Amino acid sequence: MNTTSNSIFSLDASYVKQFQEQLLTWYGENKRTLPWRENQDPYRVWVSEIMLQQTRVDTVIPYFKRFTSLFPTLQDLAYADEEKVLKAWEGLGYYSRVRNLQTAVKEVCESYGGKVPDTAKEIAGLKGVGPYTAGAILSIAYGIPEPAVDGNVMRVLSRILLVEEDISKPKTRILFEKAVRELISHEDPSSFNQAMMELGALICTPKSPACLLCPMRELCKGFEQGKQHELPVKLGKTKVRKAKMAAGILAGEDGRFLIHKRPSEGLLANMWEFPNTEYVVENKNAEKDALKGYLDENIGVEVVLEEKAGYIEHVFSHLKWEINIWQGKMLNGSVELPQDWKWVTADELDQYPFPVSHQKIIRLIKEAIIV
DNA sequence: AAGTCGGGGGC
DNA sequence: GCCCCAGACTT
Repeated sequence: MNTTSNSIFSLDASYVKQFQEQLLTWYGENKRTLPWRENQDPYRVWVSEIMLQQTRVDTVIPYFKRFTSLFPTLQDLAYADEEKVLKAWEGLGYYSRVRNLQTAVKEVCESYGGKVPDTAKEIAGLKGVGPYTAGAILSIAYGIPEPAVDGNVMRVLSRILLVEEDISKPKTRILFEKAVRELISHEDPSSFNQAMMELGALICTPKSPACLLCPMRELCKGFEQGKQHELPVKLGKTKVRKAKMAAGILAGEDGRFLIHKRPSEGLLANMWEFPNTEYVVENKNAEKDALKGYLDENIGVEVVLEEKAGYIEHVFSHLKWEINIWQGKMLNGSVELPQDWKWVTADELDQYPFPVSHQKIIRLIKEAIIV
């Protein structure tokens, strides 16, 4: 114990030195080859960190390659059409991430001459860049010793340092940032932060940590006390609300389909969808009446819903959609559509960004269940 | 501090 | 089914 230190973790210099050596040696020998590790281009590092928020590495890899191929530089993304940007993000989820990213790279073009800023204050002020992402970019792209505390780091450090605070509480992240400031290598902050996450992904995994393969085993207080399986402590469950939805595959006289662009805020902002509405079960016609009423209110047309074309379930983090899909026709086929409504052919559907829930409806159409 | 915001993979 | 994932934003 270093009683003279004001360290809340009582980490003496010898422990810190061993920690860094064990971790960085292991990382040097075991790090994965990943597309965003090809160079230190701050823009590419930034894109990767946004994509990786709440998203697995294996999921991100193909998206990262395609996205950086479509938008190779920060300027390319800044001046791109938002619809094409959303299309490149289609299926990845949390779509506000990429809308915020585009807002932020525009800000970098206008206020920072197109160069990603390298100070904590400036970079943390960018849209969509929180404490984790700021630290990740500063350390990985610029070699600045800032903590980058994500879920991996909290899991790894909760075990190694035996921290039993609830990691679902925002203030607990601050605690781990203090720990990282004591532990981080000032010679190679980039490798240190990436190594912590790599260890969490490959060895110190959530359910069955591979402690016998772990380079940090002799330094791990959790392993020492046999508590690695009880950590990290994470409380607070989220309940999922169920919503009954009615959606329409509505064909005009020319065989085109009616689609709608969602509003610019909230769930699936600016994504396209088939006309749909939530309904409450009041009687046997409730859902058809709700969908008809929705279309009448929004585009002022009457529709005939002919037959049920399918049922889709789709689960979000906090919401579950139970969607009945109806096939129907417009009674007056040539009305003037409001903004954000369009008639498109089956082939043209591919040009618009749809959430996965509505891609399932496209699949119904293309499998010719609907003809 | 608690809700909102996607989607997929592993068990 | 449940949990987790290189989290941030809003209220």
